[in-house]
Formats: sequence, structure tokens, C-alpha cells
Amino acid sequence: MIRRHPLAEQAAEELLRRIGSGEWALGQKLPGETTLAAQLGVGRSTIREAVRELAGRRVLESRQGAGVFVIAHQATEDWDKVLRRADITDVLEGRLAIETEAARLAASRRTPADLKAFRYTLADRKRASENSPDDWYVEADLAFHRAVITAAHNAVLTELFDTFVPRIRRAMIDMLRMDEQHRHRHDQAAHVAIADAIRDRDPDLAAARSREHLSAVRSSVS
Amino acid sequence: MIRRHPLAEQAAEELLRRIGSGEWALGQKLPGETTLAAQLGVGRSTIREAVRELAGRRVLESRQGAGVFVIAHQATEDWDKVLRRADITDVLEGRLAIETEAARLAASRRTPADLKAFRYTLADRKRASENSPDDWYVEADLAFHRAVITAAHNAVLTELFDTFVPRIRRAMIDMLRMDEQHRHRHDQAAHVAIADAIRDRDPDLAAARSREHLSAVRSSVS
DNA sequence: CGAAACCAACTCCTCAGACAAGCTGAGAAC
DNA sequence: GTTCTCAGCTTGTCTGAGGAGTTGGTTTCG
Repeated sequence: MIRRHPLAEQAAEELLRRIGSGEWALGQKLPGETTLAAQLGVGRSTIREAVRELAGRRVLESRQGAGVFVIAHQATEDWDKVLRRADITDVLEGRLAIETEAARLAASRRTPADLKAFRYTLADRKRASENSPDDWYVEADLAFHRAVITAAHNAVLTELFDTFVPRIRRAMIDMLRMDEQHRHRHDQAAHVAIADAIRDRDPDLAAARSREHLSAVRSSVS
Repeated sequence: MIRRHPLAEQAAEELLRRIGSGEWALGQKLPGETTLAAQLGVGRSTIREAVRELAGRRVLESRQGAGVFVIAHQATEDWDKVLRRADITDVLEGRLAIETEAARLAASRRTPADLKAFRYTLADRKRASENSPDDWYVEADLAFHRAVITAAHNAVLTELFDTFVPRIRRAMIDMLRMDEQHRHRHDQAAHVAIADAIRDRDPDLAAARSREHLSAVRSSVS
């Protein structure tokens, strides 16, 4: 499917390129609409739409009467896109960083409600690993891991994990599809071990077991 | 400082609100520009700019001849905003997770060029810690930490760190301003120790020293 | 001389109208 | 039944006009 880009979109790309190349410093004013329009050989409204698009991406900011100003040197990377493009091993290493630290914190902060969530999600995971479609198994697995993150009681780590989930989910499903043996379904014990370490308030052990499990996952795809 | 919002921006907000409320389903077409313009009581070009802005935020997509379509129910969570709102301790714990893992990976993957970057950034940091304005010192400190991340050779971790940087930078400057003693300037040794462990290819030591240093930073703000 | 008031030139903001370019679905032609 | 054609819709682009806000220099006044 081809896609012809409208002029306004092309203009936005061109401006973004110039901004990224440092043609205008942070906080500096861009040339006026009429000047830019003449430079790029397009109409004024086209330039305005391009500027609006970059304003939506938080790169430019226009103030009536004053001008258009650079407020960021590049578009804030769309994390979904970054993760889609990134090597799955890089993604899994990021996940490992987040989750081992979360396991460590969870061991100190877990509440009775967190432990209850562990029990439920582990039971679900066990059932799903026996006779369910791949999708269900993947969801059950992710649900347990999210329970661990939740137990860390850290909003940033939770949000980070949620950002990673879509990418991880897809990778897991692909992996299961390739691997007829479903070998990854047999690591229920590893998950129980992580939960136990958190329950026993042993940060180092929780982190170590989490690291071990996720290292194995990473190794299995590379 | 008050800010009057242009009509186009208000229109974008209104559309975003309606989209979020489920008025139009995912993938569905919005009413035509002329219809929307009449509905909101603004000109057509104003509506076009509002649509452009939401297109920049990846909420809408317009196809010439066909219409404007919803491609997401809400703006993709802006990480800058999430971090701004989050507790600084939560942010620092996230940073700790990323950086200790990066230090561990760096110990295995560092190249001669990485080591060179360590030397330069450490020297800069030393100079800046002695007789420079706070801003410079903060930049020098962050530059060293970024060199560590870079040495891990993992695109996701690097991008994560860069996302955190603005928030951390502000917190550091605030902290230095409050703390007349500049006590955090005296930990040059800790930074050298991290670099040494990476140079000596000792993953566990690198991770441990990184964790120790960042734990101290976290403790100092809570 | 110094500070406040003024003002002209610049900027972005909004509208309206015109035409081009592209898509869609209904009906005609085969 | 399938393909072709086309009218009527959509968004894309340009232009000209006037409104509104900012900025920096000039004038005026104490």
C-alpha cells in the first residue's frame, strides 16, 4: 500500500529535520510563516498546518504576535514505535532491568493483597499452561509478572512495564508459535520461587531468581 | 503567566474529549471538515489545524478524498508528563533499575571507545565539581552516567535513560540549590569506582557499585 | 537624565472562497 | 457477474483580507 504524503506533512518532516540538525537553537524563533512558505515553496496555510503538527508533537510552540519557537530538538520518541523497532533482545534486557529491581522492592513492600494476587495469578498460570491456547497462557504469564511489578508500589516502574507489555506479548506469541514443544510452559516452578522469595521478604533472593528466569527467556530467543 | 488558547487548540481539545468519550469508534470516520466547522462554530481552516495537531499526536489520520479517521482513543501517554507528575523517589528507583543493569552489561560489552568516554567525562566532572555553576556540574555528572549507559550498547536502555534525563536534571539542580554544602560534589570517587569495575570487566561489581551510588542519591532526597 | 506612554511594524490567528486531487458507491455497459 | 464510468462527496492547497497580540524604538513628560 503506497501512501502519498501531503505537502503539509512533508513540510513538517523538513522542518523537523532542520530543527534536529541544529539550524535553530532551543527556544529560538523560526522565520515567519511567509518567509518559510517562500523558502519551501508552499502556501502559508500549508506551513501553518506543518507547524501545528509539530506543535502537537511538542517540538514547536507558537505564540501569537511573537513567533514560532523551538521547544525540543526532536519529537519525543513514541515509545510504542521505539519498542517495535528495537531488537527483541534489547527489549528483554530492558524488561529484565525493570523487573529484577521491582522484585527487589516488592520483597520489602509487598502487602497481604499483593500476596493474594500472586496466589491467584500463579494458579491461573498453572491452569493455562496445561490446556489453553497460546494467547491465554501468555496473558496469564504476563498477569503474574504484572502482579510482581504492582507489589513494588512504584508508579514509574509500573508504567514502564505496561509500556513494554504489548511488545513482549507479541514476541511471546511468536515464540510459542515457532516452538512446538512449548518448552517455556514448564517453568511454573521458577515463577513460584520468585513469589516465595518476595513473600519471605528476601530482596536479594527475589532479584536473583527474577534475573535468572528472565535471563533464560532472553537466551531462548537469541 | 496566563495563556490564552487559540481557537484551533481549543477545537483540538474538544475533539480529543469527544474521541475519548467514545463518540467515534476506533477506525471510524469523523464528520467532514465543513460539518465539524459548523458544529463548533469555527472556520474550516481552524478545524483543519485542530485535526493536524491531533494527527501529530497520532490520534487522528486524514486521507484525502476519504475522510478523517480515529486511530487511537487517546493521546499516547506522554512519558515526560508521567515523569513530571511522578514522585521523584519513584523516578530515581526507575533510574536505578536501568542504570545498574546497564552497568552490568557495560562490563561485558564496553569497547575501547567507551573507556575513552569514561576518562573524558570523569575529568570533566572533576573540573566541574570544583569551581563551576550548578548547571555545569549537573551536565557533567549526567554526561558520565550517559557514557555508562552507552557502553551497555542497548538501544532501549539508552532511550529510557534519555527519557529520564530532563526530570532528573531538574531534580538535581533543585537539590543543589537547597543544599548549600554541595555535599554531592564529593562523590567523584564513587564514579571512578564504577568506571573501573566496567573497565575490569566485572559485571557484578559494576552493578553493585552503581546500585550503591544511586541508592545514596535516592536516600538523600527522601 | 530617567521613566512612562505611545505607536508602528511585525508576528500569528481566523475566516472565506476558489479550485485541485483523490476516494466511493451507484449505475451503465459488457 | 464483472468491469467501467462518473457524479458527488471528501480532504489538500492557495490566496487575500482583516483581527489580535507582541516587540522595540520613539516621543513625551517629570
